[in-house]
Amino acid sequence: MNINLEIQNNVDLLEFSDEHFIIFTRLFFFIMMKRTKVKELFSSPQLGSDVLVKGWVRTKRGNKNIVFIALNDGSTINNIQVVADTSLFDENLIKDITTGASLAVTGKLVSSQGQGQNIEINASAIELYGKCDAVAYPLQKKGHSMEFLRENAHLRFRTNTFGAVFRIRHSMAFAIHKYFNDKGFFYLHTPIITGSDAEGAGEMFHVTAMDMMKLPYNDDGTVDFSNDFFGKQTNLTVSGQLEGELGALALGEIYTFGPTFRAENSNTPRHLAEFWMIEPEMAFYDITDNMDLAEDFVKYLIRYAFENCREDLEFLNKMIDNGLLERLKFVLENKFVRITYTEAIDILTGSSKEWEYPVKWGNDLQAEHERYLVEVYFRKPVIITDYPREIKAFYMKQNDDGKTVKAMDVLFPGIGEIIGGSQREEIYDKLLSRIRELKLPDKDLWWYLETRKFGTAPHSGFGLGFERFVLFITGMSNIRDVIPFPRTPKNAEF
RNA sequence: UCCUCAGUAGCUCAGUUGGUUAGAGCAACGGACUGUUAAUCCGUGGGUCGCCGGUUCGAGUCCAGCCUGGGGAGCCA
Repeated sequence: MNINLEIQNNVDLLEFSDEHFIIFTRLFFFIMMKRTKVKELFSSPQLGSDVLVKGWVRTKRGNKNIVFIALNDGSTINNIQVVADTSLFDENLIKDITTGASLAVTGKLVSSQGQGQNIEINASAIELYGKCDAVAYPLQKKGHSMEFLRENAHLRFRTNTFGAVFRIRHSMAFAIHKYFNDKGFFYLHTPIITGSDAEGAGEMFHVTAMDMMKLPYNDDGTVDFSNDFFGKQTNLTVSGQLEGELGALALGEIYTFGPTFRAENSNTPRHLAEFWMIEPEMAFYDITDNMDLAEDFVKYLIRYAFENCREDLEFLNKMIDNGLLERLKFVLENKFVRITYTEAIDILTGSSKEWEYPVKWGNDLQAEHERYLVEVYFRKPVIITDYPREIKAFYMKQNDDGKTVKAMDVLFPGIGEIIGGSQREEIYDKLLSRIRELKLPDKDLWWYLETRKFGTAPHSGFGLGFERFVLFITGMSNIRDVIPFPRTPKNAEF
């Protein structure tokens, strides 16, 4: 208030013209005002007050006398409409306000005269931060294909769809930490560079500091890693599970949430070479506790999205996938079906459907089988347990029947396997014999085996592919569109 | 990696049994319009037909190879 009076006095003293006063006032606003985020404008609008907003132009419409600018600052999917009386602004400034340009706008927040929005800003000052050449700028004020936007991944954040997707992605990451923290789990950082190649979860990327043009070789023709950075062959992790188990068998309940790398030549809308995975691991949990946790966890995340990402979800439901909200609600409200692998085989052999891959006890379930169970037979998420030991990993707890293991796969409509987990084999002799049976290098797994030697305990865990979950929660159909910069075979752009 | 479809203007696509100067909508640009909602109306410019060979008098169109992308499958999260 004092400042205002002083300024008024100065103006009187210097006999500023009206024009000077207007310029001065504009400068004053830019210097003194605090920026308001668009999200806040909509959530608690102070009608009649002067506000300062900053953002990027989505569209500009209008005529000689008045222009309407839809401004978005990323805080929400909603744009704030800026109304500018052209007589108040330089003609070149108005001309430079094009789709993609970055602006700071001050003006009065008022209720809108037009249809389509409740509030708008009557601009009194506009500062252009960054022009955007309309000819060169790839994004237009029209729909673009996902393929085109993927090639422009550096700019696609500026679209409604990708804004919504990445806001939701953030919320889900945050909710995951919140869920586990509230339950007393500890976030454990398992290594990204690993010296163990026994994880058996797929092809690995090698990590080396050696000069690839001058590799040292052993007499037998293999590469000599003894002088490499770690003194041995190292890779990027394909899973944090084994290390996670070590943490769980002391801290009780832990989870990992980190990047995971698979050098598989997988070219599908569900695979990435670099993705993020959540792997909880719990001491004293049996397979049933494990299933209960997985179901509760997923439902918590859906509920969190409904409560915190409503507008983005509604946008995606309208523009990307009309069945999204209904499907999320359906998964939230229905108990997941729990059947054993053997029961699943009985259902599949009992159906009259013709299978491309034969259904036979002992064979792994194919995509067509899983889809039938989830999308046709039960029409809800299905958890399948007790798979034949031959088709599952060495660390899974062996059942007394000698044929099956306490594995669990959670199958979702449209996505397929979203969670894979198991109760872990905690009996030293059984684990070791299985490792030897599969001819895995038990020498490299000495640390894993020691947890079974010293105070072993029943425990369980599972892995959730973060991007697969984001796929499910956003209704997007290609996994490359739910991670900012996808890494896939033949693509590491940006 | 396998099967399959596609690649033509900035974007989305059309382009006939191989034929003369390759089209449309949108976008952009110029103009009109006193409150627009992917504004509207009139006009203008814009092309290495993915790349490299081959067949042919003649190839966007046919053939071979390669590259890139979509969908499906496998592997998996």
